[in-house]
Amino acid sequence: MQDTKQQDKKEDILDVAERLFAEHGFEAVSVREISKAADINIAMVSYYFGSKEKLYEEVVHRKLISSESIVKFIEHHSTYQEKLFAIVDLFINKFFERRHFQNIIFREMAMNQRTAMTELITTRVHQNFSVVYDVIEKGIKHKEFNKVDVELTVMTIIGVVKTYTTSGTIACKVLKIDEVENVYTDKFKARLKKHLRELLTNHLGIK
Amino acid sequence: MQDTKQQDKKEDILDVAERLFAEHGFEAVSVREISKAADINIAMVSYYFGSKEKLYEEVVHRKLISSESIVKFIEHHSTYQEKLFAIVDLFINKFFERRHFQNIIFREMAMNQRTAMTELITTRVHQNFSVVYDVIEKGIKHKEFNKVDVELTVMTIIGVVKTYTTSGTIACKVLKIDEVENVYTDKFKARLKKHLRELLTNHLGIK
DNA sequence: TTGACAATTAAACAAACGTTTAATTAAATT
DNA sequence: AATTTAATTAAACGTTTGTTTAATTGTCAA
Repeated sequence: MQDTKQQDKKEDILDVAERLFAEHGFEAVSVREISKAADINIAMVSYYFGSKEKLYEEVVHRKLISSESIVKFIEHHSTYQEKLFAIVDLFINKFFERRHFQNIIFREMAMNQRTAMTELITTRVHQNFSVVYDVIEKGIKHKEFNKVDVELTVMTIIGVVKTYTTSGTIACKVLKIDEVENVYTDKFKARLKKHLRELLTNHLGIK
Repeated sequence: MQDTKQQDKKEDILDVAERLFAEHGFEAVSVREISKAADINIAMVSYYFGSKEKLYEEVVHRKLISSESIVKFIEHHSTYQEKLFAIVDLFINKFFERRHFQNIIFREMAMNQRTAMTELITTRVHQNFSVVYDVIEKGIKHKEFNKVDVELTVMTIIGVVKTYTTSGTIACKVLKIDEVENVYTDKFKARLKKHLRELLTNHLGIK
């Protein structure tokens, strides 16, 4: 019982820290802010995680692990078109659901510094890229898709979803939505999925 | 003479600050770092700009102003397809040339806070969006383009270019390039342009 | 050459930072 | 119930932060 309670408290801190780091960046958020938002004493951050840096690492690691289910997710589908659409849907769902986290990931990748963490992140993101890459490439080989620039097509898919989810305020203005949080409702999720399906259908020449 | 020399020095500081802010974020960069990189005394930042905050504002403002040439740039072209392709080329050129700056802009938009500056930035970016939006919408009305989700198509264009230019390290891995700076050579600029032209040609049903 | 003003400097400033300490409370174990 | 261990706290730690000060150097007109 006490074990789960402590676990919950750690998770609370991680959730709060993730949101704050995503919204303002690592350096912009102070340990005092985190402890205040999580309603804990400031010393508890060091007590639980060792340091602010290690807290950040744990924020990144805990959700980076679970990104390997993509391959399993698509192996049930027979055609490459189905596989591709399944991945697109999965990506959109994940990005909508974990947009705070994705914000951290892409901000980290936008930095021009080679740390152990950026190395890990780029490797992991590249793995996700590769899954999509393989599907499109094989689809082309099996004459299911037209010949395209595969690398940039993958980047297009990620780019749209990423831009949509991480730039909420601009998405708001463009889509004429009044409230920022409404950008992430099912209605717009469906719209984004529809758009990407049509885009890929046209681009890859799917009948 | 002394006037231009001082102007040059101010520009130097702005250039250095822009690069550092883009690479690490506003809060992560100290005034001491900037002054060291620009080879000036630390007090000169306050002397020239008043404060770190105001320096940041000037970094943003000086390049945000010149984003209104898009409309003029495309009015010479007759067809909407030509207009659209011209914009795409312009966007790619601008993003490649000022990728540090664009990094700042999109990082600012990823934040969940309504300041005077984010307001200004989103307004300006939205204006750029609107230009592209109008071209596509009118192209559809004149039966030059197929019917598409215009807002998300615009977001797609920006999204690809943005993802490519602001995530240099991942672009590197995906495109199998060894050196990060090679991502921004003319060769890959041409490749990106070609990809976007084909993508839009297919999506908008251009013959 | 002198005087006035701008540019530049090193040093000091208070405030905020991440982290640690030592004391206290709560929980678990014996 | 007594004792050991874990959780939590307020206060203090030494650094680093952005900014200011007061002194010095450089520049140009009179």
